[in-house]
Amino acid sequence: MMDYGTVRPVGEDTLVEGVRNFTLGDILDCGQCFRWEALGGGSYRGTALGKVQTVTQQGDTLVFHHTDPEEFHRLWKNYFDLDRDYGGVKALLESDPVMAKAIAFTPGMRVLRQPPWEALCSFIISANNNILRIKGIVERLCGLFGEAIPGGWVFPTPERMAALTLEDLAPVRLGYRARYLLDAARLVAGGELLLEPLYTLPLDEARLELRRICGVGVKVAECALLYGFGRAECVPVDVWIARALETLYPGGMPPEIASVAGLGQQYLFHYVRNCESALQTV
DNA sequence: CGCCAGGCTTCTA
DNA sequence: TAGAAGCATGGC
Repeated sequence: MMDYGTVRPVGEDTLVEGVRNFTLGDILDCGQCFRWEALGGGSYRGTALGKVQTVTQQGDTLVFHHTDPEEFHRLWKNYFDLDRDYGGVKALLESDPVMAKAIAFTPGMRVLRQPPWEALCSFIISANNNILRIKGIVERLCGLFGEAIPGGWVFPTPERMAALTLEDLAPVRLGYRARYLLDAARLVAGGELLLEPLYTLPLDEARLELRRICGVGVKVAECALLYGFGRAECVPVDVWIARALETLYPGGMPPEIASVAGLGQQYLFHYVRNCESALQTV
């Protein structure tokens, strides 16, 4: 079971029809990724996986512009987690009444499968920062140090970043987070911290590995694992989720939903940030 | 101007 | 081990 149907080329584009549990705007504007912008009319342009990509949602159809079906299957299917059956995920989460409300508010939310290194860095940058400024920092980082591609720049590699100094990074305006990024880059580029095993390592070991980086605490490690390594059990607790846990889950989240609690967290995050009454009504 | 932002490290008791 | 201070930057 997957969340898309027919994939077919139309002119230079690829149409993905029969898409379910998918609202492009909610997915790209919910604080999980920082390199997409709305173009209007249901279209978004972003840089990911080595490409500058434009996507448009028209009802249950996605249009991947200037993309052939092979590339959709190779890159974007996985990025948008379209092989996951969110109907099943939501059915499990909805056994909990709080989740049922959050899901009703954004039924098309999904958690992207982003490249690990970029996700890790993005959430190191996110510490005590706001989403608008995170986006600006990431764009400057890519523009200054990422490899140029048609229409933009990719996220810089660990090797490139490991070769930088704090002075080099000054124009990025990272603040005190600059040295955190350099620490991460040097550990990863030097082979002291291996990212690949974090896809499958027992969670507690994966968390400890990431926290070897200066600048990676409990929350950032959880973000990296959820957004960068597809670890759906991981629940990043920022100030919003902390508030939600306090008022909506005084006894903690139900253990029955633990296997997809991180996905539930994404519905909840969007819900409490965008629905006025979310934290007031029970 | 003060407050806050998808927190973290470091210092102190 | 727990709690508070300090931290760069920029929008409101």
